[in-house]
Amino acid sequence: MDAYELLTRNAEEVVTDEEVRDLAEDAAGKRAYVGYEPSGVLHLGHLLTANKLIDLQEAGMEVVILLADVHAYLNEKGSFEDIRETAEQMKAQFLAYGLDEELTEFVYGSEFQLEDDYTLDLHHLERETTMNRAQRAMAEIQGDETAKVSHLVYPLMQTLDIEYLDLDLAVGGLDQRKVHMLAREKLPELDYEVRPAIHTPIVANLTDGEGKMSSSEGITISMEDSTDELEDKVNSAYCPPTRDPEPSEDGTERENPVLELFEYHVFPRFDEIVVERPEKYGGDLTYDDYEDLAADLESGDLHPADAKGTLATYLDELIAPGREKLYELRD
RNA sequence: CCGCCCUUAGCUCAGACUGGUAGAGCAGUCGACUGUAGAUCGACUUGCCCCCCGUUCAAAUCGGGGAGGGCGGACCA
Repeated sequence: MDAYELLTRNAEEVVTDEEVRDLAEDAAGKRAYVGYEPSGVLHLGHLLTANKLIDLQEAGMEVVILLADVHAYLNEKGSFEDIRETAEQMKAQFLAYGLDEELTEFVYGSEFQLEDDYTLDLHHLERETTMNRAQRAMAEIQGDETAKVSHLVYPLMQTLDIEYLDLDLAVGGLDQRKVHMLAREKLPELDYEVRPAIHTPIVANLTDGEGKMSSSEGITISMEDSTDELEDKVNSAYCPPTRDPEPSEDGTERENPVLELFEYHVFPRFDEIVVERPEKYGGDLTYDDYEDLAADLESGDLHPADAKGTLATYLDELIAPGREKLYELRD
């Protein structure tokens, strides 16, 4: 797989394709980042962007993971002590998941976001940005109630992070796109360079295939799930035998979350997927390509129940090292 | 600083005028049916009614005080 393909596979959006092609020309040593508000337990949403980071490392890029403690503080996620503790757990889980330690730099936001230059640039950016614009950038992340001033500062800091971390590429879930667009628009106004962005998809809600899987509601698969819990969760997932489910009664678009998990989490990390199946249902199946599996589900050659059992097995394997690390840290 | 509105189940809210310790929808849980889930049936669960004080035999409900949230006005030095 060439660098461009590694950079863009499974990406929902690439901004812009030309810039990313240029980057892929000479990817080795270039720096990409994702920022996370520290959380004690990684869930599949984190791992989806982590998969992309692994792709980038495979292409020779350096990866910066921003442990966004100041952002977490702005978002009222606890004291700096608590935030740091969960951040350290998060870091350990990422490494256990398979990020290359040599090519991964973990940076706390507070290491540079409280410096004079940064602060002054932040104020500059505040002058250049309307409240309306900042609020819209934050809407996806914030979700809930009335905006506070902290919520407006939040995306502005993300914008500056891209400059101050000396990056060549920003990575994030599609929920970050408005922030990244704001950054692309505003960085030049401060005489800084524009960087391309790559956005990963957001996996649909496991229960009903609608909207997106969220850690705040519905079922979330995370690093702390036991094998049994994981099997139960996958088994309860919405999974019609098609890759393109009908919209729900109220007209909401639906996806097949089981297929999405195969596509975005399983196939990128395994060369070969074996569906273990009793003789009575036709015996084992082997796939090395997502499309083949999806086609078999569609045609009925692969029953959803067998797909789910297989999915649970592989997800468990992906999560196991991080889970062990997490349990170890908690003792 | 002033005024108005809101706070009841996980969520959206009804109940308050006419006191008798609570309801609906959605969500959730469990069965049945499907070799998964969903859909569909069937059953079930859930509450410091924001807090404190008072009136009363009895307060989610009435009175007073307070907290949190929302909206508006004024000031324009």
